Amino acid sequence: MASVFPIAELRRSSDPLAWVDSIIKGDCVSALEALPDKSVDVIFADPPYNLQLGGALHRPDQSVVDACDDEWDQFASFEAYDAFTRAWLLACRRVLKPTGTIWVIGSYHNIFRVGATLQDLNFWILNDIVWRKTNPMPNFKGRRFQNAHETMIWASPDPKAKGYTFNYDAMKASNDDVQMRSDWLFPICSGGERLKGDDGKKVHPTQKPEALLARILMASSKPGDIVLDPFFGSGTTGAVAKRLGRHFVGIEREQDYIDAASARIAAVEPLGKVELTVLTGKKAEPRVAFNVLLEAGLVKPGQVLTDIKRRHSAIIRADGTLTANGEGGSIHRMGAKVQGLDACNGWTFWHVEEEGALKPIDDLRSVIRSRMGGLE
Amino acid sequence: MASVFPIAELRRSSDPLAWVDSIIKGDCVSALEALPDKSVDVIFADPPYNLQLGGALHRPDQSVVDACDDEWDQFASFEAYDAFTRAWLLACRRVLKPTGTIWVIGSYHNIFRVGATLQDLNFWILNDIVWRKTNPMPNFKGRRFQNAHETMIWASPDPKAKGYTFNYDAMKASNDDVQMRSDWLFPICSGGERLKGDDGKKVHPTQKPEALLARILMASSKPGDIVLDPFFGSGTTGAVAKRLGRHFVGIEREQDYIDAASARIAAVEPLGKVELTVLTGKKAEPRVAFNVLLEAGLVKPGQVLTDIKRRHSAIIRADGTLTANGEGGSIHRMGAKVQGLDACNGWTFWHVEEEGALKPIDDLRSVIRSRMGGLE
DNA sequence: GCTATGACTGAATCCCAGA
DNA sequence: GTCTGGGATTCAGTCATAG
Repeated sequence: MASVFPIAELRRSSDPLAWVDSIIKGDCVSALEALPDKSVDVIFADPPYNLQLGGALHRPDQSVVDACDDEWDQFASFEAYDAFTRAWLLACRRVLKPTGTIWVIGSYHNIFRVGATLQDLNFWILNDIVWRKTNPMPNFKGRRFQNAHETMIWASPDPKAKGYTFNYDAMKASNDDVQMRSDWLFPICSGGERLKGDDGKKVHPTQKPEALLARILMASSKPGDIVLDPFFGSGTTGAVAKRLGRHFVGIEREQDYIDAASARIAAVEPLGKVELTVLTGKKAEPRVAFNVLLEAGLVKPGQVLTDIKRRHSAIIRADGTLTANGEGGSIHRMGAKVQGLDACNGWTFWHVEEEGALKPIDDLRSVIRSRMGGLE
Repeated sequence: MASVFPIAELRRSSDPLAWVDSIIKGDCVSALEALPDKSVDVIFADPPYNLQLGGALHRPDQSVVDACDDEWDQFASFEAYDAFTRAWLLACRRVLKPTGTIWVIGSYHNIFRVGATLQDLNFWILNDIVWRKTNPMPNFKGRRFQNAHETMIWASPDPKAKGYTFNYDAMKASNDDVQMRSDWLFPICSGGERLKGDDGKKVHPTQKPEALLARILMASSKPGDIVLDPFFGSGTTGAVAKRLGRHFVGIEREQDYIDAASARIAAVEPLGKVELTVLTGKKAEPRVAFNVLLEAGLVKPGQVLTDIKRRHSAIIRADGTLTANGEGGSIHRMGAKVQGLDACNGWTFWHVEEEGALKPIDDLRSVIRSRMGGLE
């Protein structure tokens, strides 16, 4: 079972990390205020949508649609909703690390207000992501397009924030080697995944699919990160975080939801270390400078480098720089210079000849890296 | 040629309908104020996005992206942008018939502010529609998801407005007899459709595809309706309206855009009654990436994949990549790697064991495709 | 005439470690 | 905090030219 703390009890706790992997019971903003500054890596928030339903909705067969008409989804006005949004986003900003990011999901009823408030609070939007539903509810009256998607906003806490996690290479590799787009296709949460009470009724009206959270956490967090969900509900965020080797903390007011989420998370088995390893690209590889190749004897002073078409050439100097046309500089500077460009990746531009074939000097780096055997 | 009126000349005109099928030259709000109350049926607005771009962006080949850095897209602050948005939306509301509707297109840079302002002004949002681009620009630095869509908001001028046009049956009939969804797939405007100047350069930085406007007008207007575009630009709205037998009125400040739009519209031949059927978007082969199998639970992290002869094996990781012999990569890269080849089709190479028999993971894709019901 | 290759392009808020 | 410089990074499509 995940630990559950009323806010007051959490405040009294002597353990400064008591809240990790637990559910805090209470009001969202008050609970956030009990957490330390800059302590969480990722926030996923599924706030009330402020659905403005004008009475019951009937299907063509006159059955009534089980709409989300819970008390917590009712706001007196846009102003009240904006004030609420501002308050919880401000509280989230404080607990978010400078390198962290926040996700908020919503529909057209509320997402525009959330997005504008994020911008007003100086969050920096990285993407808006569209969750396309494979099986959305039809529009029964035939007066609108079928509302077949929801929108998520992914943002960093500051326009200048740079170090946020985005597992670009893993996303691309798992997507048939093309970069992941901003439109995602998933089924809604139904069937065995949907939590049901003893009465067979759904426990929570807006339970999100685990696949959606899995993509979010795989994209924007690392194993061991702390993931906060200020509107925990049925605990999808916690269940997925635990399975993926992330820590979680949830905030929820309703005891029924807390009970369901707590039991759900307890049943989750975390994946192992091998399965959780995230694919990284060149950026994560240890740096190998050009002079290391020289010192290892993989290239030699006086040797000629050319581009793949043999249109440009340069000579290696003993100090690890190149020279061409009477000028000298690093492999990158000289690659740029001979092409008349501002910048150039010398590792992929310059080639050496081996057995009649040209191969990029970048290949020589991997020789060095394998010799290092993971050491630096 | 479409008639072109400076605002002052329009005001002096004795013909109360002089503005129909014409372009009004001048500031958006001033021009709107020269039009009669409740006189247009549909508004399509493509306002400045307020992109807030930093320095130049280079492609990996070092070429520079031709950014939209025009003066008309620059705003001093969100407050300035909001004031601008409020002003033109208020002016639009006055000229819109009570049975009319408005469409506004934008990206995450501005659409949240537009949507919130629409709600503040008591417009009633009917749908938000996602334009999924078949061929969006990539994210060159690998720091975000590829920004592959734009968002449109469709709204009526009042929560109680009831008589708006929505050609539900035509939309459904043109969509394989299922309801038209809120996510639409179209290519960006390029090739022969893109207006070019004598210098071969694009006339307008943000010309929208005619197919998008055709879908909008076929869905939400009737032949003979008047369609207003307060940010006329290259005149896509006018060209499509004329072709579809609707009247148009455009507002534009820049003479270059007016000249191009005017000539463009003059060349349009209206369709006959019979041809006025709804145009459908692009239907593509559903592309199912490996992560979709994972997210759907058809394969699991930790599961072992082998080739058909069980000579090679690899383990599935949670990020949708494979690992073997301490290395990782996509199903294709790892298929190639274990065989010592340059390339490999991972879909046919890797197999899962089911009831003692091996079956290629490609077979699992058909399960997904049937679940997706033709969605891509 | 047909195919292959390469150049070019699109509403883009696009790096980061170390000095 | 700023500045320097190593070096990492792209998809779908059109069009012109070469073979």
